Amino acid sequence: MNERTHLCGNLTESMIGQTVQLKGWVKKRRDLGQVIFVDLRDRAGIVQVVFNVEENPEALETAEQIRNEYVIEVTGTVIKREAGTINENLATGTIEVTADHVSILNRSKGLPFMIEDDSDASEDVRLRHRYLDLRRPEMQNTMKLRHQTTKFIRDFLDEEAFLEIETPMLNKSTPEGARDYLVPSRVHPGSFYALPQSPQIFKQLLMVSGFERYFQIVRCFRDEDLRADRQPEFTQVDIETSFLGKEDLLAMMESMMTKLLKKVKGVDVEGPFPRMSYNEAMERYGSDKPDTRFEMELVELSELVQDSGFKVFSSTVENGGAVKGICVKGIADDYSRKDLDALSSVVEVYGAKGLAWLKIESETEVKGPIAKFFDETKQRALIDTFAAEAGDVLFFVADKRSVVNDSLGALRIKFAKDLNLIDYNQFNFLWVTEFPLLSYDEDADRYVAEHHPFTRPVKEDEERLTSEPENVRAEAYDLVLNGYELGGGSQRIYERELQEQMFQALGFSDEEAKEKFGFLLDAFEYGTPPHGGIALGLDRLVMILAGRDNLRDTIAFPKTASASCLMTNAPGEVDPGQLDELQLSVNVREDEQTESQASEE
RNA sequence: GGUCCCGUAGUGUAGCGGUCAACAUGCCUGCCUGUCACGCAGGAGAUCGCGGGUUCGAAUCCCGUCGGGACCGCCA
Repeated sequence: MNERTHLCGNLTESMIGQTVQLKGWVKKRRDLGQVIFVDLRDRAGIVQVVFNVEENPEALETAEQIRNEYVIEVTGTVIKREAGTINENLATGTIEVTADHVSILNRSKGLPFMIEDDSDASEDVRLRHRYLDLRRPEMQNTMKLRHQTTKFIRDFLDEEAFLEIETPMLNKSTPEGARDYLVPSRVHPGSFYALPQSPQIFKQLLMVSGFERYFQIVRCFRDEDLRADRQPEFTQVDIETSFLGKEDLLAMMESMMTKLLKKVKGVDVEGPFPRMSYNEAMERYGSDKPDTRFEMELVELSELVQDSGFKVFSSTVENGGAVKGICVKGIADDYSRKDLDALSSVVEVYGAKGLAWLKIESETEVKGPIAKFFDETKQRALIDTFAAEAGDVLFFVADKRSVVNDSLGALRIKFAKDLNLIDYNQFNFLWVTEFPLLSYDEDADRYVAEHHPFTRPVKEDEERLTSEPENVRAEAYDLVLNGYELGGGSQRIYERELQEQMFQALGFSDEEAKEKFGFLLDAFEYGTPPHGGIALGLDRLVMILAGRDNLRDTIAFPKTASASCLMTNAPGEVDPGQLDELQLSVNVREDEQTESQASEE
């Protein structure tokens, strides 16, 4: 018998008495001399294999050579464990397999870290040996969750009559948006392809082609600096539809997410998802992707404090800035004056000049360094405005409105984490709408698209496209989940004239627009249907579903914060012959040269 | 581009100016018939990321550099 008959993790009491053959990795060997226990692991789980001198001395002899992560093949009998030897921590803990025969299929060197869920190896060690890291059940489960998620999405969209259509990875670089990853062309020396930041234009052209419902689970590339939730290459669930209004599209996405949550997490999420305008999100939560799993909203105080005796506040309001605050419940006794002052570093990151605070003493009285600037009426007004109670602490930032919102939004999240206010079993979806279409870019000295240049302006704002571009709202929507931007989409421009106006608003000359997007403008002249879509970040979705706070854990082979791969050492220098073939020469700036590069010359 | 944190046996940490760099775990050897974080005894294993400086003396202090991480800018 040479075929594997069962998976370790699938063995149950109903198989007691059966002869089975297992193949897998040795998680752990416990050698007691005349009896050896081996925890055998395969993709389904772990079962204990027993080698006993009385049962089979030959197998015991082989088992003595076994070490961690050896790959072995065991033939044996499933038996019930005796009372007192049951392991409740193991799914198969009521049974075990007595080995009749064992062979070592392959050996393993000593490992850089233990293959177990509570591995204490640092992340760079794990990434260096990612193939081992991925052996850990935790990682296997995450990959499984990722598979289940993509499978569910494919099935759902298939049922809704979507077609998955692939689009090119080798594209033309277009202006706007993130920096492109470039690929040099050998056939066209000096010319470059760009890897897609998203299949945006292609999916719109597929609408022109009449597919009506397209999706793709597709890799996208952006050459920008990374974050815990940002990788240089990431996967989007890219969706585009024709003739489907915004409301129908959002409802369809809600249905997809609700059913997904039920399917992979067994969680019931109520629909329809709440909606919030971009402005409201910024004002109430200080973020365009608010985490609504906890309260602690920002409170507008500009009016209340403008005639207070506190110059910092009143002059900020006079100069067109804003004063807002948050109320943190019940921390007055746990935070010393020093602790509270130290929190200013949290807001300073966002450009705030300081963080003021007041402790609530009673229903009518506040205490703190700036309390003296507020008379009794003002103190009471402050307490009322926040609905504060004794023991709470109020925090204030006075600055430019965007700085106030950003910094208090960050402080809000810090407190939620520090004070454990977040219910991690909750999945709070939220649509953020009415984004500005354009924003002014000081560096470029022109308007840039907030979403992308193909986003439709809100109908009633269209006329303002030339007169007051910054006040045009976009027909765009972001799907937010637990404080992460899961994805975003919009209704698109499908008329040549409007698209041309948009390019003008972005400061493109007619020639530029034709040169860069002529094919799209041309396509719009051949009966382009009204269309719109959305793109969801699959990695982030899986990250949230898996309860992680870092995208790397949801990607089999991720990159580090500096966009390199610690396992393959990508990116790397290439053979001079390759460069020569591409007719390229490298010209690394002196100050950018690493020591190794310098010493090789 | 900027700010901050980290870098010491395979792994995770301690040591923060003065013998032979410590502890846990893993590894190796031996013993052990019911372990499951097995136990017991013994052993091997570290140019303290790299370079320079300060000092009688540096893992420790300073500067630089490389690598990892978090955040701001950037990026939807």
